Amino acid sequence: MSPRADAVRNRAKVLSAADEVFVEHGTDASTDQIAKRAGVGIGTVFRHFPTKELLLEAVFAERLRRVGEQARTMATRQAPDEAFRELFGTLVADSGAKQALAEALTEAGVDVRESASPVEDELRAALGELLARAQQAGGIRDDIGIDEVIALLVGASQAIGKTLDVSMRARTLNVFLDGMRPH
Amino acid sequence: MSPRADAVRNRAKVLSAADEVFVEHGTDASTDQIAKRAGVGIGTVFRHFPTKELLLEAVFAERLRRVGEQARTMATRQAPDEAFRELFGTLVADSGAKQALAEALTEAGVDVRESASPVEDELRAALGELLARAQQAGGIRDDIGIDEVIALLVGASQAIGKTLDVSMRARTLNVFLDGMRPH
DNA sequence: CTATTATCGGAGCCGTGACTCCGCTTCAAA
DNA sequence: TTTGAAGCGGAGTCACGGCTCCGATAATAG
Repeated sequence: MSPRADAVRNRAKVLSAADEVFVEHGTDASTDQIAKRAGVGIGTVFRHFPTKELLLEAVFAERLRRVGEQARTMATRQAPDEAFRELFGTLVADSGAKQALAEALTEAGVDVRESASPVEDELRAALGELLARAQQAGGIRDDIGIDEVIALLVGASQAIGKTLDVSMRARTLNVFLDGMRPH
Repeated sequence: MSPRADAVRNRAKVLSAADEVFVEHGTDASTDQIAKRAGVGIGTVFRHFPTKELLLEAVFAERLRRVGEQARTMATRQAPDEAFRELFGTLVADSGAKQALAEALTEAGVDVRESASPVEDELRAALGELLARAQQAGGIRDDIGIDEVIALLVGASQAIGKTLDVSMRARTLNVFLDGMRPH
């Protein structure tokens, strides 16, 4: 017996509402707000995600999934070096202002421990492949690995997140991109 | 009529206790904890810092003051380029694990608005001078300014903050230092 | 169409944490 | 030393947020 249709719909509504609210008000936003935004009762939120932490995890997982997907897509469409740099820039630009992805990525970076979730594994795999190819093509220095790249993504998002001036963003981003070049 | 001696002493105890507790448990730590750590009653904490936010600001200001001081000291003792790079590395290393300075610096960076506090002005001045000299000596690229440097400090602290492996830290830091080189 | 049962909504419980209040203590001016 | 008042401590107040509970609702099997 498959789950009821409305349950599936509500779960999705809650998930995307949570993402939005967390972006706008930080992860301290109340569950009430999320329920309101999703147009459901609090009870519903807690049935699908029994704990606020589980809800957070779900939101993060979804964000990471999208990044992994984006990495895969870009890899197929551009030269390795290009792809890597553009992905880096895009991620930072997108999540910079929002500062939302940074938190999710931090989790992924920290989870070098035992049990990384499947989504994290997939993300690391996709990013790792992109990185390896860029390195083979000579576009990225050899002494950094995925862990360093994730750390740098977090750092760049944080560095650029609060700045409004576009040209300043570009200059700061360039420091990262140049720093990752060989030699 | 100067303030009572015990009042001055307690204020200092609270301030340093708050710094410690915020480092250990994040800025969400309860005021109770801080009072306990300082060995005073809650009432005392609130007399000296009527609001939690004011206490936070005071802690941040103190941190920034120390960084400014450090910048001044290093400037007098080393070649411009050396001084700048070493300061950058030191700040990141110190506050990296703690992730504490990053928050304070974020404030300083964000406060490009109207009223920056005197401490922030002083910090920006000290850092700015160091940067300008390093640039004149040809050690740092010319297209970045103090704002970029502060953003990069925040980013680097964040990037390195959670990593335990020392050599990984070094590799990540190198990306920042190389990225700031001319050309 | 109806019975069954998963799902929904949201009032309310409970713990936590910022902040207040006031009787007691301690400093320092005279 | 005395004494006025500045400072102290911490029990208590209030608001807020996570989470529970259960009567109402509505989706599906038959």
